[in-house]
Amino acid sequence: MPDSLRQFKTEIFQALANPTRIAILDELREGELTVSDIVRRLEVEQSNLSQHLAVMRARQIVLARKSGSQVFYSVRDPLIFQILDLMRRYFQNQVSESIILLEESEHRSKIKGRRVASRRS
Amino acid sequence: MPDSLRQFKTEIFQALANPTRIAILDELREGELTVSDIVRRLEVEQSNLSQHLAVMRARQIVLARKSGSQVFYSVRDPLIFQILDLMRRYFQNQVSESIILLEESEHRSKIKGRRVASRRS
DNA sequence: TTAGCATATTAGTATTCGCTCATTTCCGTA
DNA sequence: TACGGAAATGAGCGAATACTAATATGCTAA
Repeated sequence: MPDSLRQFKTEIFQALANPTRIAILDELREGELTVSDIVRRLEVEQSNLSQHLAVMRARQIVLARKSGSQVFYSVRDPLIFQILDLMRRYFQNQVSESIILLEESEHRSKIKGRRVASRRS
Repeated sequence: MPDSLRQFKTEIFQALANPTRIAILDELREGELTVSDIVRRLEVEQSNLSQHLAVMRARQIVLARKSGSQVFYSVRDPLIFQILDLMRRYFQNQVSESIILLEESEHRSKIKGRRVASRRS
């Protein structure tokens, strides 16, 4: 595994490691939007949004198309959405595993409870 | 898309956004390893490695199993590797797209070169 | 019980990040 | 040309990160 690949992965993960940026990408799932569209939808400060977009532009995650005084943004490669979706699956796995662990420990404490009860009688 | 999911994604991406941590996960693809195994393979400072492992332990990306005076680490959910692999595909996409763009621009500059040449003649 | 590995934790520091506020640049139009 | 809206950029600041060096904890074996 070459070092350049790890460096690349690091930079993309880093660009994705922010809730606002993830929200931006989610908004762009259906297609391109202008900056002010996104401002309206996310209720975030314009300059803040612009900085987040700059981060993703720098990593080429997002493309900017200028039209008049507006700029339309879109994601360059929909594979990004697959990554986000995989992360959702990962989340679901963790949640269901946690539930299983929880149920198991509840089960054990019920058994323990019965043991204590019978000991008392 | 609930906020908690975005928060979760952010935290995992953040944990993955470091070349040493990606290297650690790559080492763990074949199965569990002790801390000193990883130190040897990655040639990284032991305390530094321990901190990286702590980061991934905190996010439950990695599990620690204690055996005597050693600690074996393993990845909790192999879905992590799928995410890493998707990122590799993403990298390859970008690279090949860049090559295409490069070839196109070379093509154009050859045409331009011919135009200039013909203009000069 | 002590010596010596294996691992974790802490302190200190330089760097990066994310935000707000202010300003700038660029474009369309009166 | 001047004005107003859209977007980008820059300064400043507190919080988080990554690293090194030093120290602590915990286990094993003499």
